[in-house]
Amino acid sequence: MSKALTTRAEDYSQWYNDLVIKGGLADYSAVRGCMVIKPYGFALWENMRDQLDKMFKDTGHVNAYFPLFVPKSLFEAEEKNAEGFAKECAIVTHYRLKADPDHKGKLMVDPEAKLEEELIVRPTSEAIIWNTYKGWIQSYRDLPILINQWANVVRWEMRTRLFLRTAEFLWQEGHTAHATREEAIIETEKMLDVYAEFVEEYMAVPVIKGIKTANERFAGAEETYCIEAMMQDGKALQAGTSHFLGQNFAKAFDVKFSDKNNTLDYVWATSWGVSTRLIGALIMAHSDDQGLIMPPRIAPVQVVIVPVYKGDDSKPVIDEKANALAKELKALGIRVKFDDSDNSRPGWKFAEYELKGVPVRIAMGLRDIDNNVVELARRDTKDKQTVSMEGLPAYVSGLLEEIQLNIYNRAKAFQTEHINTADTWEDFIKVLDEKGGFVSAHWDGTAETEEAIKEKTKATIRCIPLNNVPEAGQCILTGKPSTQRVLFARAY
RNA sequence: CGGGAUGUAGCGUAGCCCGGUUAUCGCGCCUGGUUUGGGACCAGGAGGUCGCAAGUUCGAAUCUUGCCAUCCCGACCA
Repeated sequence: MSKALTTRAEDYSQWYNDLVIKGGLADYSAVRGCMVIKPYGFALWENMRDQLDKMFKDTGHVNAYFPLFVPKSLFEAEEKNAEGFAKECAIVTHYRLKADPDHKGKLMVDPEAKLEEELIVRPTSEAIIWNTYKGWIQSYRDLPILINQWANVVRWEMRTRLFLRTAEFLWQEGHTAHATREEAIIETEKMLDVYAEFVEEYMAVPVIKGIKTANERFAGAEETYCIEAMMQDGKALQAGTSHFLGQNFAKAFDVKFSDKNNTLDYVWATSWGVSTRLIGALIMAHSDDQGLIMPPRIAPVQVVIVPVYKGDDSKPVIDEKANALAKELKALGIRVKFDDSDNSRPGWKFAEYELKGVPVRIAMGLRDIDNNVVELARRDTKDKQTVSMEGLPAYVSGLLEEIQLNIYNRAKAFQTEHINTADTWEDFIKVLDEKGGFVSAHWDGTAETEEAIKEKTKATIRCIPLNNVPEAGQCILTGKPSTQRVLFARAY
């Protein structure tokens, strides 16, 4: 059967690809570096998006939409930001095709239709947004502006991987404007908390909140906050970022406001985003060699009912019971699918829904109906149990929560196991190579040392944890004094 | 962008080194039947620009050149 999965031990990368493709989340496309998100994968994204959107609205944000294209002159206005993205920009230079006189039936770019000014396909929207905000902000009364947009962006990556790094991806980007530095910093931290809450509570992936070093900071930001997650192969993955932009963009786009004393000052800014990359994090944090494992709270299908029948006459009996059960589950807000298709047999369906990571499977046959029970299997532990149909919906509802908690705890235990300290260079290498994961170690605070460590070990500083306790020590590489530990890891 | 690998039906593949009738097999698909508690079985059937383009040759899936795409490893990145 072509559905056979590569195991994690065999080839971790291939295992990941197999899950994405065979689990029906996405497909390769005819466009280099771009993927098709299939209905099952998009349903997952929709659930994530809807929850995040609710959390954004609950914290006072509103949605808007800005153009895909950014005129080059606007794009380059904030120099650091422009420089940071310059190497991965797609550029529109023409606006028309015409029939190619030398090749019948083919088209060519019409050289007459060159744009006066090139358009950059947004790799992020700060430029077009701050150019717009300039027209919206005159007074402190116009502040704050708390806008989010759901959009696609393009970053022309050299090497792409399904969900983790594609040339085009979906994300949300929040762009806020504030009257004071303090307020902007509070916003930056608030949104980091929103991300952490979402990823931990809904995706069941534990994260470390921290700030980035200068090397890893978003180009154009004063401070970049991040949440870092741990994958099963011990590599770190940045799951979300929130930037305190200071007055950099306000200065670049000349966005000033009058305060209560009628003094003019530049506006303070933040931006924050998470992307479809989170789906990659979800897959690599939870799944196993049998397939995906979806956290119930965002699973496209939470419960699947598989009928097991003998002969045509038993089918209507089972259908009736199953439909009734599905209705009861739906009434509790549970996303349930009754797979009554006659195309495949129960065993095939069992394997298929395991591959797709459906948290709970209910098998129902005549034997069960006679005894007023069902067979209930949970994806996270593979446990099977026979449960009475009496009070089943409430039981299932509780079980979904239990599964959610269990996979979080499992991931949390893994994360804890994979945060180790190192106090000498030898130790550092050893932990990195043998255990993987985060290595908590002292660092002298210089970009040169960070760079040198990266070159020697491939490990980068993922973050300086927000909850760090000050501790005097010596840099792992240079031996120079250090005031706190930072987290190193090899990362995606 | 460098290194490696791959490209033959929806998927996985044989054939390629050593050119030669109608391109192999399995899964899947279609039709009919028997089945259904962990990826069912029988019978019949459909499905192919052999990644694309040039070239060599009487003849190319097979040899040559160029191009394209994907994966893996690196450099770069959410």
